[in-house]
Amino acid sequence: MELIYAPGGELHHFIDAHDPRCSNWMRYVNPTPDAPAQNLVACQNGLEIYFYTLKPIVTGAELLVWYHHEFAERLQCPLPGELADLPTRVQGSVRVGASSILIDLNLLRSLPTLRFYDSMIHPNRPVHLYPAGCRRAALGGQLPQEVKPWPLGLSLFPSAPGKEGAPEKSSPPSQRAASPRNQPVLDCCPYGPTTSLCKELQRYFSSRYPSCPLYLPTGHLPQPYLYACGTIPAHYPRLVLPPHAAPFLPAPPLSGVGEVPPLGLPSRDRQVSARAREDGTSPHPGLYAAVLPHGKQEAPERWKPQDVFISLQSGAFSVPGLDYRPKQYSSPAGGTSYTSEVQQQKPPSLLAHPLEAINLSTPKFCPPAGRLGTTPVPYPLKKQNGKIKYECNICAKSFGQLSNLKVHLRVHSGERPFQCHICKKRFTQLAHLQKHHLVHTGEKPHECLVCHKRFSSTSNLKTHLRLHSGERPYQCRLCRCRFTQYVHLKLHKRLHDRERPHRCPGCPKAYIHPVSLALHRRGYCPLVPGTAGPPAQLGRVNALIDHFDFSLDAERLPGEGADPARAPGLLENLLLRELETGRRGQLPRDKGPCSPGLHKQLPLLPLPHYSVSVKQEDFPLQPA
DNA sequence: CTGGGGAGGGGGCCC
DNA sequence: CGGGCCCCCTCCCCA
Repeated sequence: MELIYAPGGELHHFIDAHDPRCSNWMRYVNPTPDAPAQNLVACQNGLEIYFYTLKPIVTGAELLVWYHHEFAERLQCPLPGELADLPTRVQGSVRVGASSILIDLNLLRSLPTLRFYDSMIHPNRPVHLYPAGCRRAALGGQLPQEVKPWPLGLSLFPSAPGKEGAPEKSSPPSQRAASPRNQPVLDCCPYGPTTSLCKELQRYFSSRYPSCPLYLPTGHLPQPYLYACGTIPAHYPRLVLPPHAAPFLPAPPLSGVGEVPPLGLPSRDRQVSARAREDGTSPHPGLYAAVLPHGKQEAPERWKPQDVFISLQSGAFSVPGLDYRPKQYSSPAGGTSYTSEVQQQKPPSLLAHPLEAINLSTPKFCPPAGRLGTTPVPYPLKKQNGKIKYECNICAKSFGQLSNLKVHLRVHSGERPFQCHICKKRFTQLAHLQKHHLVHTGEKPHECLVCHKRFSSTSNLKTHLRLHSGERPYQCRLCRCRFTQYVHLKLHKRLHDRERPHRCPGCPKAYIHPVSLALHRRGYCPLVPGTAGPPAQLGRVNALIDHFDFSLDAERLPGEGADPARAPGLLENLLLRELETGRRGQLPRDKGPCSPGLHKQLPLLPLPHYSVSVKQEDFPLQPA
């Protein structure tokens, strides 16, 4: 199980690869303390877990992952030096499951329980230490809300207390390796560093692991990575990726006056890369070059990729569309260089439940809006008319090009990689930012050739041109009024709010369109005996039908000849579409009958696997 | 209430 | 395949 932490250090979600029904190849990765056998190293970058190969992996080889002490603490795995035989048993607050052990911190309040704890450690079986009172959830499935990673804050780093945050003054790795203080250190302790428990723990670990054998881990990771020790926030693994790898890292205090961090390069990581350049060595040749898709200029020629780079970015468990690589581009106006800052946090509504495991399987349809915790493979393929289509597993939309799908996935992930440096607004597409930039410059590149009025966008110019052409493509069915913009028709139709000729015989509901009544009568009239679903759900569906009754979709349907038999499919499409709209956060702005926030509670009905066309057709203008 | 403009967002197509 | 460009749709604001 991999625990993924948000930039703030909170547990963001976890990835449970133990269930073969819903996991990918990650379930074949096993931790091992056996250094020679290790062939992978895991590291968290952004919200992703990456595995780097440490040696060529032949067919049939077992994937054995090495982890750093700090990383072991982060993942709440046993520290590599602490592994011993483990009997499977349950006693007191120690609960032993098939794949992990949970130990209440209360057990650590005395040395006898520490020895008891030792007796239960076993290779390949992570140990989770939880604060007192958190033990209940544990192996049952969901982790307790208040769980913190390694709450004791044990660190077996030989870094001296007080060096944190002062990387420039820390010793070079060679000196560190020879440091006489190569002893376990308790950096902090929730019970206080001077408490007897803390001292006991320190004594215990000093005696139990006197040589701290895996501090410099057998050369698996090159020493430059250890430069960052003490510079990385406590919540972040001290196994550090090269520059740009962790863009959310908070910048440390600048070491010199006037120092300006380079665009797109987290200054903290820059320290690491700077050091690497100074001594002419790469932090890790394979690591460095392999993760430099946007930063090739940072890598000297000799840092060629050597290791296999297994990225889970596009893998089964990654949040689709999230891309933590920094990007740079130039503004169209003035040549200003922008930094495309990377989305650090998804909107709360889109966040997976912090304690909800990401599903590694590839469901065809994921209930949206608040249920995005299970994230599917983003790129399933299917063929339509002989052409390959890339289908979004969240909303089932298909795209002819993968790049289009990737952009589309930002809708679901909430990623907005392009930020305006003036007002800090973020956008999903560069073109949107470029268009937005005109707001600040006042530039209006599009001119009406009739009245020479200028507009910032072609769309608005096109709308404007209707004034000259007399085109009024949006017509009200009830009064035949015509409008140049759909929004005006929509507003106008509210005037007819009381003119709902199609009344439900079973309840007071009435609709403008017969098809809306048909939808309502298909099992959503609360006064009809046998209507399925709880009242709250019926209310939400009926509110959606109200919304539909006012929508252009309803308007497009043939007037009195609407076939009620189409009602179920219409409703399903309607629900799906509303969910999509709600996910984009547009519904709350809608003052229509669909109440704000409604979409957040919607995924109550089984939704079909539809391919939804969002693009609006031209409104079929009825002859006057 | 209507009409017009401004702005944001999604997606298709092409290079 | 990614990025740029363009179009369309939608909503908000205001006169």
